[in-house]
Formats: sequence, structure tokens, C-alpha cells
Amino acid sequence: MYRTHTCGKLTTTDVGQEVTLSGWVHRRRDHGGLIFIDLRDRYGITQVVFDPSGNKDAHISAESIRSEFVITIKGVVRGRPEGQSNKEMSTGEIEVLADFIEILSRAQTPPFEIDQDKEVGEDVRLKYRYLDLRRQRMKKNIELRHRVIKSIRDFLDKEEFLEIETPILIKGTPEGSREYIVPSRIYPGTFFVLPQSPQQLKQLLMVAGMDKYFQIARCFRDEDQRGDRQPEFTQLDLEMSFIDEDDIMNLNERLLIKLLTDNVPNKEILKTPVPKLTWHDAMSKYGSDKPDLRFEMPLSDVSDIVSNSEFKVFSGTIQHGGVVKCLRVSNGADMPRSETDSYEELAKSYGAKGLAYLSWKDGEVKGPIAKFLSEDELKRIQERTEAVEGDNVFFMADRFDLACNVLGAVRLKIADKLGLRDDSKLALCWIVDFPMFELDEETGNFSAAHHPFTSPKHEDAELLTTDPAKARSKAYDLVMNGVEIAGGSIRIHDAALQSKVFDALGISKEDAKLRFGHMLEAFSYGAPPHGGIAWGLDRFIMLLADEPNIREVIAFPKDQKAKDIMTGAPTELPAEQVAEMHIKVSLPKA
RNA sequence: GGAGCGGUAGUUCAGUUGGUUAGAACGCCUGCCUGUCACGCAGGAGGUCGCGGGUUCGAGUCCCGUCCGUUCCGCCA
Repeated sequence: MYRTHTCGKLTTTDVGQEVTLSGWVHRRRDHGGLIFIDLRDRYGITQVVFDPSGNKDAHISAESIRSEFVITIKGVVRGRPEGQSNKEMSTGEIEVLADFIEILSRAQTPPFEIDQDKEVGEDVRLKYRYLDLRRQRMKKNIELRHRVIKSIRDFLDKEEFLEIETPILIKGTPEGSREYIVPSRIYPGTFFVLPQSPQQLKQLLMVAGMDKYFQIARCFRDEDQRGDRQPEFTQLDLEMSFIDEDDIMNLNERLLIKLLTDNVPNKEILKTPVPKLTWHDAMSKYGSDKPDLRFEMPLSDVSDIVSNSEFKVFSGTIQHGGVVKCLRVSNGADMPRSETDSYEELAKSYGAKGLAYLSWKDGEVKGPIAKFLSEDELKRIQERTEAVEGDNVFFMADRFDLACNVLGAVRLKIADKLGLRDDSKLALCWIVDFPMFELDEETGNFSAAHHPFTSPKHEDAELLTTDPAKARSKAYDLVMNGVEIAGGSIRIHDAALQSKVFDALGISKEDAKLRFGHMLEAFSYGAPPHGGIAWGLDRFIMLLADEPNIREVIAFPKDQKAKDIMTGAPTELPAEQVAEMHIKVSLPKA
């Protein structure tokens, strides 16, 4: 028998018992005479003592062991001597006096220290992920992940949802993000793709009458990596029939609050019920469709004030349909030049031409653009932005979305600098009334902002033909601390409305049939009104764990270049194996 | 695809205006040590300063190229 107890189990009530423990050697403290070993497993750490006046062989063996050896020990639990207990450990009141040790497995010196959470380069951690996972930080995150997913299943089960698996090998759609493709051996020249999400399948489940569906679903996107993006990631995918937006939002809000109160009870939820912001208000006021509401620092709009200004950068932008947005920074007037420069650099990385500013200091208005603005304009700008002596105001003149985005990014960077993004607080919000379509700057074509099955708002149905750019959809995003944690929509279940949307997107009838024929056909057999949502579970857990990226909450993530540096995947395959798939590889000449 | 930052011991980092033999902490090895818990003490090993080229009497340090890592932009319905 390898163990009678785990290493986190024993307490003073077990004193006197003969026990067997197995685990990894966390630390060894050899006093020449006494040897202390901290024995670690998933459940905790127990101190084991080897006394030379006891079993000599065991003591000699204990001298030879090293960190991360896997051992079994037998011994008697005893209370620690007076004044020698360790309050930091759950097992700190007791220890096991060992009279037997067996080395189950020896270990090389690991490439980094397992017994402390010291920062180690991520490339090394990922190469030896199985060692990294032994460390406290990763163990905690993986346990949290389990508990969150367990809570989700329990909650949705009570709500009568069915968890249904959908296939991983599916039909490709040239819509949305780039897909991972899988060649078919049986049908030469054809391909499956891996799902970017189970979107179409869950809608088909609604047609099938499966009413309330969810899945902890693996999704795949062949796009460039980010801190909150991986080639494969996990969604909580959910769909319901005979519901409207409020039903979905209410259910998910209850789920969210339960997950937060169960798993991170120490964090303060700032506002419930979760406030709703329209997409336009969020963009206009916070410069983002996923605003961080842990702090205010709102943007303002001075377009009306400067529309006829002598300052052509402002008035010209407005004449071309743009806007002039402002961000006031309290007590920002003394910001060093290097800091304002860094914000301008940030603005430029978003495609801005520049970032102007004014400051109110010593009773004057200062700044490079002050001399281009009239007394009256300056006065009204000050009123609009509520700037007072000592404040600084940044200006962005550009297209609405770009101007907002840039100041939104500056807003976050300043908040970081001021320490306003406090991880102990949770600021939640719903973003609603998304635009139906996004205009592609280059081609001038519309594309679906969400996906082509998203329903427009009732009152905006007419706009699909008259002014698609103004049409809003029944889509909603759930945002926490500036991170989009879930997004979904009410879908179209009406054939006539669906073809109107295809028209607006410039998708011909033939094209629609080719790409979405199976969906349209399914909908022709009686489709219930339905809608759903998908959570980015990795992101959500990342926020609960106070981690800076989702790789920290995924057991075996890919690296920044979408590679698995532990196994080396992706790798070349034997030529025969490739040929069997009817694939010819042509590499660019080195 | 583009931009910023970085690459020095197993790990995390320092390394001055270019100037002796490239350092620290932790880890590792050896010895001593019977109440430690980040044990302690003494000693020791460990380096292609990412790679290639250039400038120079002399390059970890300056220049050019390249590779790798990382963050951001594009991209991500």
C-alpha cells in the first residue's frame, strides 16, 4: 500500500497512528542527526522526521534523497515538541516519525525550483509544464478551473439544461476567423475544419427541440496569439429556445453571480443587478466595447464646440464625418513630457495621427494646440470636460470608433499607472445594442459584426434595406473588469428576415445556399425562436485567479507562436502519411 | 504583416564613459551540524555573454545582419 493518508490530511487527532504517506520531496533539511523532509502531494505538505536513534537504514536512505524524489514513508504521527509547530501549514501541529522509507523514483535536479513560485521564463515553464504544474500557482489555478466548471454543470443541470457534445470535425465556412483544417483521407482533396465554436450545431439542436443546451466546448482558431487568445480554448456554450434577450441575460447573470460568490468570495462585486450599457454609450463614454468600470474617468465629446474652429485638424475632421473626443486627467497638468509622449506613441500604434492635449495650470491654458483655439472654445471645452486648475485633457480627432478606441486605450494606461484597476473589485456590465454590421474600410463592404444569424432589433428591421450601418442587433456581451467574458445573441428563425440580412451582407442566394444551405433547410422545418451565449471560460477563470493571461489557467497551453514547445508540435510527418492524405507539401525555398 | 522591449551560470538578474581573471542571489556538489520548517556554517563546481560579421590596441558593452523570447497594433464573424 502506497498511502493511508494524503499529505494534507493529518492533524493532532491522528497522533499515535501508524501511517503510510507517498509523495514528492518538497524540501529536505539535514541536520546531521535529525533529517526533516517536507513531503508533498496534491493535497498538501507533511513534515517527516528521520531520527538516527531510530531505524538506522531509514536514516541513511533519507540522507541520500534529493528534491523531487518520489518516496513512500511509514511511521507514527506525533505532535511536534512545544514551540515547534508551524502555523503556516495545515499539518503544522504534527509530524511523522519515519521508520521506513522507499525511494519509488529518483529525480534529476529540476530546471527551476518547484518549492517556490519565483518568476521563471515562460518558455522554460512550458517546456517542462509537468514540473510547472507541480508548483503552487498552477496547482491553485487548475483546482479553481475544476471548481468553476463543476459549479457551471451543477447550476445548469438544476435549470434543466442538457449537456450535449457536438462534433470536432465539421464543415468549413469562409466566414469569421481562420479555421484549422483537417484533410480527408477517404475523399481526396476535401477537408474538415475544427470548430471556431459550435455555433451552427447548437442552433440545429434548437431546431431539434433540445430546448436548453450547454457544452463545455473546445474551440479552435488559427489566428495570431495574444495574452487572452490561444489556438484552442474553452467556451461555455449555451443555447435556449422560446426566450428573448432578457431571459438569456437573467439566467447568465444568476450563473455569473453564483460562480463569483462561490469561488472568489473575497472579491467585491461593485454593482448588481449588472448594469446594461448600449454599445454606443460604452464606446462614447469609455472608449471601448468592453469597458473597465472599476473606475470612471469618462471621455467627453467636444465635436459641437470645435466644428467651426480655426483649428483645421478639429473642424476638418468633423466636416469629414469624424468627431473630437476628450479625456480629462485629474491633476494631470504636471505630467512630464516623457509621459505624454508615451501616450502619443500608444495612440499612434492604434493608427492615430497624433494626440493633442491642453493643460490648465497657473490660471492659464497651456499646451501645443492652445494657441489655435479661441477663448470661447477653450472656455466651453473646459466646461464640457469639467477640467479644473491642475488638470490635463487629451484630444483625439478622428472617425468615431478610432477616436474612442485610442482614448479608451489611453484611459486604461493612465488607470494602470494610477493603480485604479484593483483586482479585489469586480465591475460587471452588459453591453447591448451592438451594430448589426461592420464596414470594411478597404472594400467598403459590410460584414456581420457578430455572425450572419444574429437577429436585428425589431425596430431596426427596416434599416437593413435603407441604412444598414445604423441597424442594431439583438446581441449582448458580458464584460468584467474590461474583459469580454461572454457574448451572444438572439438568432434569426424567420426565413424572410434571414434573406434580408444576407442581402445586406452582399451574400447571394446561391452563395447562401452553398455556405449555409444545411442551416436554411433546417430552419424550413419549424425553428423555434432561440438565442444563446458563449463564455470565454479561460478568460473568466484568468480573472478569478488574478492571472495576466489565459495560459496560466490552461494545463498545457500553446506558446505565443501557437507551438507546443513541450512536444515540439506541430511537426513534419512521414512522407507516406502525408501522401495518404492526398496532400502535397511545397515549402518556400530557404 | 508591423512596432516596442529583451536575450549574460540550471533559475532570476547586475555588469559604469569600451579597459585586469564577467559578478550576486537562489539552486547544485562536498564536509560539519539532533528541532528545523526559505535550517545554519565552511568550502567548491558551474559561462560559446543567442548566433554571424564589422569598428577598435582592446567588445558582454558600439555598429550592421540574423535567430529566439515577450508585449502591443493588424487579425480574432
